[in-house]
Amino acid sequence: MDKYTPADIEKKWQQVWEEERTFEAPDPEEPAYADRSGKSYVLEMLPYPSGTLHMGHVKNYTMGDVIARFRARNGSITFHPMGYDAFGLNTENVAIKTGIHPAELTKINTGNINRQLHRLGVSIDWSRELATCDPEYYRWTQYFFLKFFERGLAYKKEAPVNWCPSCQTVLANEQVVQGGCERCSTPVEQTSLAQWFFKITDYAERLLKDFDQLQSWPERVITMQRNWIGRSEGAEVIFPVEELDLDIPVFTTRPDTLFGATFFLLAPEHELVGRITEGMAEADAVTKYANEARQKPLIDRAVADREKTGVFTGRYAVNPVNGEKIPIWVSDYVLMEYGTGAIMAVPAHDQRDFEFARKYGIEVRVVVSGEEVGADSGPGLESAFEQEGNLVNSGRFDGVNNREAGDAITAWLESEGKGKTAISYRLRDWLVSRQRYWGAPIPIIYCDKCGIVPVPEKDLPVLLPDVEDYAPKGKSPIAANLEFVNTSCPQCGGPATRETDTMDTFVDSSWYFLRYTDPKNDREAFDKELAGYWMPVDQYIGGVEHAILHLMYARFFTKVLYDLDLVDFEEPFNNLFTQGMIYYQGAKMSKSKGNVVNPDEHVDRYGADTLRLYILFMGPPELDVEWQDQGIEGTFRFLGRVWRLVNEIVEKTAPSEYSDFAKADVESVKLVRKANQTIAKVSADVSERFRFNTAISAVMELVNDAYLAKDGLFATEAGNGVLRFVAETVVKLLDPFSPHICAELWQRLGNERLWTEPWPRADERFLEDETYELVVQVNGKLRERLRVSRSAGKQELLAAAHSSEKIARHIEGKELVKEVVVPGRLVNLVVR
RNA sequence: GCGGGCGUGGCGGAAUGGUAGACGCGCCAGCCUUAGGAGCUGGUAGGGUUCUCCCUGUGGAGGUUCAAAUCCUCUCGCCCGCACCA
Repeated sequence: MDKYTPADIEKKWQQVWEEERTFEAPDPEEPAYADRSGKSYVLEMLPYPSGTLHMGHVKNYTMGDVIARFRARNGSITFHPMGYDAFGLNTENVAIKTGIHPAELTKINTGNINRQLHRLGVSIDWSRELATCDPEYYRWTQYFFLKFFERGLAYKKEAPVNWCPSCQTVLANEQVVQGGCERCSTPVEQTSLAQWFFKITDYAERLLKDFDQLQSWPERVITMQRNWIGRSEGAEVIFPVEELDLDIPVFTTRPDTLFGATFFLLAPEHELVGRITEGMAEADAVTKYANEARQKPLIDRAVADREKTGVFTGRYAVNPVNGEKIPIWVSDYVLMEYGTGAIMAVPAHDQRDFEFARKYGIEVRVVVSGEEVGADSGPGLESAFEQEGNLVNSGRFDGVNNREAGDAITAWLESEGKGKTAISYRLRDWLVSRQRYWGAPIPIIYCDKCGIVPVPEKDLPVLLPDVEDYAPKGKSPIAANLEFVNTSCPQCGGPATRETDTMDTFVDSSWYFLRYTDPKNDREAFDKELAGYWMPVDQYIGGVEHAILHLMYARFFTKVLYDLDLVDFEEPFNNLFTQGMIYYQGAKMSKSKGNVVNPDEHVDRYGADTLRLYILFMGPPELDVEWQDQGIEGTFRFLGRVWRLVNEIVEKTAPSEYSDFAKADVESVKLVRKANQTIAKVSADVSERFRFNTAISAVMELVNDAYLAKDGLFATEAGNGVLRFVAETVVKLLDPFSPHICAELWQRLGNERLWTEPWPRADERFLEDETYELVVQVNGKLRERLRVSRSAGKQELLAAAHSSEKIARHIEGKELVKEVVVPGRLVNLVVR
């Protein structure tokens, strides 16, 4: 018997797959295309090509591959494409450091990843490979930008934005993590700039509502998105400013507490701050405070337990419910980006307002009473009372439960024209412009006469020009390329300049899954029918770190395309699986910590089949797990065991027609039963639960049993047939996990192409033994195990239990209170 | 602070109301041997033991149930997300 040499075997079969184009999905002309009911779109999040793949990628793509191969073997027309999220800052930063052009770097890196994925034997349809930095791709990214612009969903506005001083670019809200840049953790600064936004807030309601359409998404991802969108119901209430012809609306979720408003707050950035303080003695102090607040880094400002500060404007607002004058202050705990940038402050019932009022000696007036909190307890209150109760100090609403009072007060305000019900979202519009080089240029032209003019569709793509120096400088490096910048206006023909910002790379990855369905199309982004055939994605797999960013943007994009009648579905990903991370030596793998486990080294040493198998055997795929160097050895040993077992069977038995296992000897039937049970277990674990680790352990059990039984079975004709059957079963079941060794062993067993073989089905007759081990308990404690017939009824089981000597010992001299019988499992005798 | 998740042998984990610790790693023992970084077989939660059983055991404390790792309440620890969102 030859030794198991993964390197040779894996190369051999990868070549076969490539030559035979085994994994290419059918085109419409092909007969296989017709059966749409069986299509399955399996997709893993596309890699960002920075260097080479790491273990997390290996896990991701192996999982996807197992699902894709499993579904293909189960009759699905499987669609399993791959591409590269190839624009982006990482590449650009490396380019700046090394002097190699980003395009060149991208080519090297995507080449590496392509090679690695081939080496891992992932069943990808390579004919659909794409890179988002390819002009034939980003041309359509730009096209969508124009479509968004036409609909008013892409707009430019001067706004406070997050600026990363290290990356020298603005960031979307979603890319600010704990006050720092998502990429480099540098504290983000607040600045005001004219930037391009996508109006994702218009879709807030649909993004929430359409969670219903999803088949299977992790609950926590939905929760994270729901929290991010942050829908709040409440009221918008108009507060007139005394002595000025000025109304300022506020948003509140607590209209029930309106009578308790004792002051009024504006965000420092609020546009009316200037007008309100104009000519007032307090003007200078307010301006100074507002300027300081504006310049504070986000990370300093967004800390909840910071002491509240503020400054009085000298003006008063009029509370519309009782005509009371309340002082207007400016404070930086009021955020311009949320609600209206102004709030009514109710210190008795809001902890933040409470702290502010106590610090500045403002009245605290109770309007919701509860235990120990009465109408007059405001001055003595130690913290805000935020629970339920009945209204007090609230005019004609006194005595009403505060939950009902909110609606009543809002209705009353509405009838008076002083307010209305309102819904507010935490979600902000998506800032998509970036002042960096390596991205898709925003297809916009500025003309002195015509203003903002979109580039005509026929002029797409707007090619990213070459520049000498793409180091960040606060504006896009392509602004230095005058040949690019200077152009003529498509409308009037006069001199004009191009937009020089590029698009956030999350725009690129918001529609790539559609391009796969029609990757070569040069007339449109994709054919609607082709997209409708393959989409939505049946199983999407990726890291949970994209729970909000990519997954929300892609959902938004799909909804806009639906409204543009470019697709006929509203959700791109029916089922989502988020995988856990792989740790090593107790920490996340990272280059800086020097604890990176390199996939290539392990493929060199053990082969792709072993690496794939181990990575799935480590634990449930959704959990974080720790890489163990010795663990992979065990998996390699197991494949070696499979190799020797199957080869020995090939050598010692002939392919036989023997199939009447029911008539075989006892040992043979036992193994046949085990094999069928394994088929059932693996099928269920892979298809229903994605529990690859338990599926693999089931095959290990079968192999262990086969080792124990084989020497006996080689001696009989029935045994020979059984061993052949077991060998074929093991190879078939292991195929999605370790496809190369299985393809090879399948061939050695005298067959041809394993991947066209249907997935095995368990034979019902062999799933259950005729006898089983009955557990007998006394008072819930295990006391005896008895071999009983599967057909035994409750009475027989009880009789068997009672006839046991051990049981007799335990119930002797005691009163039998209850007998619980669960056929197929146990008997529990309760005694006193 | 709010929301979510997780706590099981020396380790990764299995068991989702019914035999706790499948499978694998590690360790121990035996066999085999053209002596290997091999292979095969057995053992391996803790304690006691007449070697067959007994007791204890799934972070901790209570509860529901004939029966709880699993369901409920409280509590401790760790991890993740959000964090002045009115």
